[in-house]
Amino acid sequence: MDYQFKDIEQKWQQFWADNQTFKAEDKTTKPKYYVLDMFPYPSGAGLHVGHPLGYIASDIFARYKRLKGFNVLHPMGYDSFGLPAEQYAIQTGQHPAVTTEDNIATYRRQLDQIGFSFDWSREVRTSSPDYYKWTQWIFMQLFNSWYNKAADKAESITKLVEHFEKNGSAGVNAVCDEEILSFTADEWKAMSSNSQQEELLKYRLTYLRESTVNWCPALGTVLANDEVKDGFSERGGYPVEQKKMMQWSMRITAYAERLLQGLDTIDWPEPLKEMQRNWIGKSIGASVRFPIEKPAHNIELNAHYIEVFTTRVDTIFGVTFMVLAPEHELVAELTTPGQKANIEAYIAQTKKKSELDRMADAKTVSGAFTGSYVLNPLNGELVPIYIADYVLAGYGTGAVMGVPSGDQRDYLFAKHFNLNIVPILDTQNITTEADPTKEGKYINSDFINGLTYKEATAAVIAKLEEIEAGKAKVNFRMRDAIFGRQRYWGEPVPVYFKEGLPHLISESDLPLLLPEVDKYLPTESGEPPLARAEGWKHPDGEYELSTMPGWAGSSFYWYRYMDAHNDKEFASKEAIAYWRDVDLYIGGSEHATGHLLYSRFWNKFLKDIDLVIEEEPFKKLINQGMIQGRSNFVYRLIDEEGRGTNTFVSHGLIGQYKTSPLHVDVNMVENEVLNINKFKAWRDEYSNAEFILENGKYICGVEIEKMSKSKFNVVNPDDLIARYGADTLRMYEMFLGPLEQSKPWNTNGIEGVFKFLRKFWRLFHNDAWVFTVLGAEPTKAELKSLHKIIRKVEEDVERFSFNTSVSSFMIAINELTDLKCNNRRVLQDLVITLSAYAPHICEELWVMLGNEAGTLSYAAYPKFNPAYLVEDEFAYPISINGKTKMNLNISLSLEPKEIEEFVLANADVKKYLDGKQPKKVIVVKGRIVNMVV
RNA sequence: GCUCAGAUGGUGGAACUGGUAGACACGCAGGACUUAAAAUCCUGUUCCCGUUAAAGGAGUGCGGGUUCGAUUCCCGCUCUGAGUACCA
Repeated sequence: MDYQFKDIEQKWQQFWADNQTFKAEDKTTKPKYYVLDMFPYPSGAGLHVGHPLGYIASDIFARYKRLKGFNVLHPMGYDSFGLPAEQYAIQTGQHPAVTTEDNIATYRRQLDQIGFSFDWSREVRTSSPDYYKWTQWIFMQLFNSWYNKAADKAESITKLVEHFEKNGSAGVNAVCDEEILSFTADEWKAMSSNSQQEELLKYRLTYLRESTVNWCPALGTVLANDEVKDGFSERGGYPVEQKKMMQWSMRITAYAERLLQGLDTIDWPEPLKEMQRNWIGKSIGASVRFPIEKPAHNIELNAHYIEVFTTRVDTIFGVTFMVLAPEHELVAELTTPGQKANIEAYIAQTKKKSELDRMADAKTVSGAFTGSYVLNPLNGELVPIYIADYVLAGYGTGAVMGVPSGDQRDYLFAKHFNLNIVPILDTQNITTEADPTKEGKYINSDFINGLTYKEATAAVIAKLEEIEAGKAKVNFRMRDAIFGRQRYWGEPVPVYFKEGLPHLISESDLPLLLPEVDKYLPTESGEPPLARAEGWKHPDGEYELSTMPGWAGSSFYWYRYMDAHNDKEFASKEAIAYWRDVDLYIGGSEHATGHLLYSRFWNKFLKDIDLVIEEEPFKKLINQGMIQGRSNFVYRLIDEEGRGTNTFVSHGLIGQYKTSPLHVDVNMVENEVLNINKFKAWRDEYSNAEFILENGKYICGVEIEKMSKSKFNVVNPDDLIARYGADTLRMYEMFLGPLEQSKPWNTNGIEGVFKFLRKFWRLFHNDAWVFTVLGAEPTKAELKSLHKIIRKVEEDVERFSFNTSVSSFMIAINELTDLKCNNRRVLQDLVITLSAYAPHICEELWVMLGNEAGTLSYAAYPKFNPAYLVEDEFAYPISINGKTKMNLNISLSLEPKEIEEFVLANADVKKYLDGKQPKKVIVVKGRIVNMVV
């Protein structure tokens, strides 16, 4: 029979499901291999051809590893909490759980069609209570932990309490809030229980912190940064303001150094590691205290100094002003009566701007003088204090020292406010802009005059430490992560409040179920949707009303797959001891500073409290490239009055007419040729369209854009599978190019892959489509083709070069077709080799070859034998001055000297040399002969 | 601005450690089979000059360098894509 991909694929997909072919074993002597895909958010739009790219690659890898004798864990699930389902619920009233369920069903159907070897018995959904029970449980562990810097790990909060009871706060070296109390053991014991809890909250790894959020009063809701455009809500266009709120936060900064160091131990793409490094943003510098000059308004101040962080402490003698963030806590105190109006106006103006606007508007200089001064701690000079919104409250200390000679931003600021600009290096040229150079010797700089950068930095820090005005300091850009959203469709936080203090619910009450609400909107008073839940109340207090952010559920899910149905633990000790970590993780780079960072953080925490074994969760990571859309256009002719007509001009001719481009559905275009009948049928208005053709065809224009419905460039895998089958789709997606490269989707070449699979099928059949395979001894040529591909696939898969394997398969099949190969031994090995890429057709042929159904997935990958590839001759390229002129067959047993003689004796070579003797002859054995004349 | 990745025929791409540039496939052109189409098969296809063929020349974004030899290594630039930013 001809290649009936539809029947074959359905049959085997059913077989795999019925027989649980890909169920991973938890107890086996085989070595383990864990291949993980980033689980998808099940969106309403379903899958387009870009989504499965990474899944196909990981599936090929997983299947390959099974053939190589590994016990492979290759699971799939859904990151099913998220905003779109909630948005949809707000609009339609449909419960997000229902929407999510529907979407998952669509995803599952689409995934099944592609023939993935997932172990579905381990499926997880982050929105299912038996899953988020463990998300909540891990939150509780974080709440019950603090970071001990001395041990450089997280420890139980009870250990901290023990320390307080014995020694008070002395000797505690923790990552914690800034305003912690100092107390003795007796003072601690004398504290009320509530005061103790209040103090402990400053140490916990998840804690409450006042954070600013984008608050939209009209919508009564908090918005994400990308939902705000120019200070107005994207939805509705209402004004948005910055509002302070108590929010749950995660003390990820405790792990900053370990997150940075860990990057050197994992096999991830360098650009991705670089992104995380930048995000963590370690900078080494110094903190310096500038004493406040007695203020002009003569009020007794609480603060006596302003602390700044700088990476260029060597420039301290160039300081001519100081700038505070408008939100800095000392601003009010420092403002003199004369400057009060100015400062308040400036603060009001800043408040209106979102953080994004403040960053975007980098060009204009703005600020206001407080009227107060600090003293330079090293030379006692008076330094005026300004506020300006280019200084961010959230970074460093929220205050910077202004060195206009060395920093361009400070330079502009100084020019604008007419402040001094003092050069500090003899090489500095500061006539038109700042010069941040570190070369040269210091000038105007007191005791560091004449020193170099390195010497000066060390000298200044030593002096500052001596006079207790500063010290060397490491600063991180990364901030603690906010862990709360004022939304409905997320994990409830397992916390209730009593007398204003948070308490964990009892572990036996987990999961804390997401309650039902009448509407998915905030309440009239601006409380989150959970406030609408009737009767949702803890016996001892009020539940937390915010839910966890999107990244909560995805920060440990790879452990849940190890033991997905365990209701005692998130995964058993044994399961974790066996599977340990993810060997290969495939997904998009868009998660670089979100999911991938938070996951590493939680993993390190779980290791600290001895729940997991590995410091890093994902040993190797591959980013698949984005599949872009490829839009097609028709060109509508514009008449003299500038109105659109119903005539369309082919792309090659648009230079001769006045036209306007129009997106056209890519599914009616093949190889840029428009299917005119489909176009006419597309919409009524085009039913009597006319066309100006070239060579009898209408050629469409092409542009690369994001894949989206509105651009009519979405290609659905279902359509392609219906037309060519899953095996063709799988191979074609790989054939498209290197996995890690972003590329536009283009269906044009898919025929070639389809033809290839048919040709492969034909190898096993005679002209009448009767299965015909002979058991004879394979020929040398057949074995050579076979072993070439065995080696090639092995090499390619190990380095994730799937596109080149597909080419090589084509070459192998072309060769074997030419050899009229129908040898059982050769073809059977070929089936195993190809099965990772095109599993359905291979399963079918495997059974036809007389093997037991379903055993192919666990067959042994053929052993490569180099003996079959040994050549005794090689067609040496003979080149003169690096240009190849001809090829000569020469025995590979000849040594370079003999080759040279043989080549020089050749009549054709003599002709090229034209009687001259080459100056030099380079012979590389098995590669090339080059003559220099 | 900074960081990273990339640029090869009409198209997607190959060339793994410096050694025959353009594998494989699409498209296109021509042909066979066919009443016709589909399917299949064959031939050609980097460009220029020339043309029955041959022979020549140029050629991997641009300019330079190292080398017997560079798509590959080095220096400078242009463009494209991604990430990121008043980070002190």
